[in-house]
Amino acid sequence: MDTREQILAQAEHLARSRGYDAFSYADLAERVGIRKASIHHHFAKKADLGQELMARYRERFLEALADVAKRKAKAGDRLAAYLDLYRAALSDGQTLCLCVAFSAGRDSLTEPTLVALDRCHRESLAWLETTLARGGEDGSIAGIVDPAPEAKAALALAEGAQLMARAAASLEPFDQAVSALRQRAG
Amino acid sequence: MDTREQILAQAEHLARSRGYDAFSYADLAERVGIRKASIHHHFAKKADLGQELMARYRERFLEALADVAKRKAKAGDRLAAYLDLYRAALSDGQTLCLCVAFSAGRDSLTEPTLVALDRCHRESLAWLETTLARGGEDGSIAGIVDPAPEAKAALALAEGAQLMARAAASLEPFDQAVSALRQRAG
DNA sequence: TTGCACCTACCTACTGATAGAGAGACTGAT
DNA sequence: ATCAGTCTCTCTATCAGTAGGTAGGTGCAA
Repeated sequence: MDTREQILAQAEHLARSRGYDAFSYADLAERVGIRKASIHHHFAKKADLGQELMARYRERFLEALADVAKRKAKAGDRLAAYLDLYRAALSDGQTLCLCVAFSAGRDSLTEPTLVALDRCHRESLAWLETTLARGGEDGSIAGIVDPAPEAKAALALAEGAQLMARAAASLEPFDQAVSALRQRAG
Repeated sequence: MDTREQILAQAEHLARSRGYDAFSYADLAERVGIRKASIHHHFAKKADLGQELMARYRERFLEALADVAKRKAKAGDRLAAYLDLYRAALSDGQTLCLCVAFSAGRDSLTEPTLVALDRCHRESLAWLETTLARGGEDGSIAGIVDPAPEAKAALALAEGAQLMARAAASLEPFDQAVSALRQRAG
């Protein structure tokens, strides 16, 4: 992994565990094992780093969703896998997904970063809506009436469950919060 | 309102709009109209301020829940009022509830603050669980099977919906995300 | 020999925090 | 009534540390 990738990886970890405002180029430099000024060589401003962080997170997330759709045929299984993505992002209650971390600190972000965050949310919602609609049709997800608001509810549930788990520094609150939705997926 | 109250009020607004890490004693001093050192007279360390912020937020929140129970007899109406509390805390997408803001930045908080945050979560869950159980019994809330995990789901939904609304700086995502739960309350 | 990656050294602005003093209001003793 | 003592609140001035960011140079590979 080259330096740039190392910087991004460490920055993502710091942003997801501490928040965007609570990590510095000094923290980052120490973890990567280079000097502060060298971080600036790759990302002139912290805003540039934040923007790229969000952009590549979004890409990876979309790939993960596409992968779920490829691996799982039934909509119910896809929904369960979606929840597992958010569960895995928690790292046992130590990190949030970047969308959650960035949403909370949105005042510190620049416009392009906010746009990428918004796109990520919209795309996640679109995937969910399709999945829920299909699950309602084929019966693999129980109780789907109107997929659009239910997709929003499912995303809010996943993000909120992450937040509760992060507050408690434990996976348990997440599992309990999403259990009812999981059961609807069989 | 005396100075101490003004400090707390402004600090709460800053913490809920920007996050705990993203406001300084200088910001606070400017808004209250006194000097930085005067803030330190009332709250020696920022951690003391954070702790009191959480403690009084928790008290006010519990009072609001008690008030809902007093004003509304039906469990379904109580659940609707609960969601309205989270909706109002959003201030049109400009602020989060303090629990959400502090959960996201928990690494910067001291132990007493985290304890108060945890208590707030537990008490909110207990209230919800009682309400959902009653709503299941009297039929004023539809589809209640097991109140405990459903209370956790409802809290996660409310907090996650706030986060989505904050990310979009708009109330709309909140209303859409909680609409299904609202409908279950009649 | 140009360009990339990284360095040392440094800058300004700001962070939370402290020391010490002055103003005003309350206290009890005279 | 008045005075000294004390308490509270706020101030100025300052601290060491850190924030993000910049200037300019070194070494190396194409």
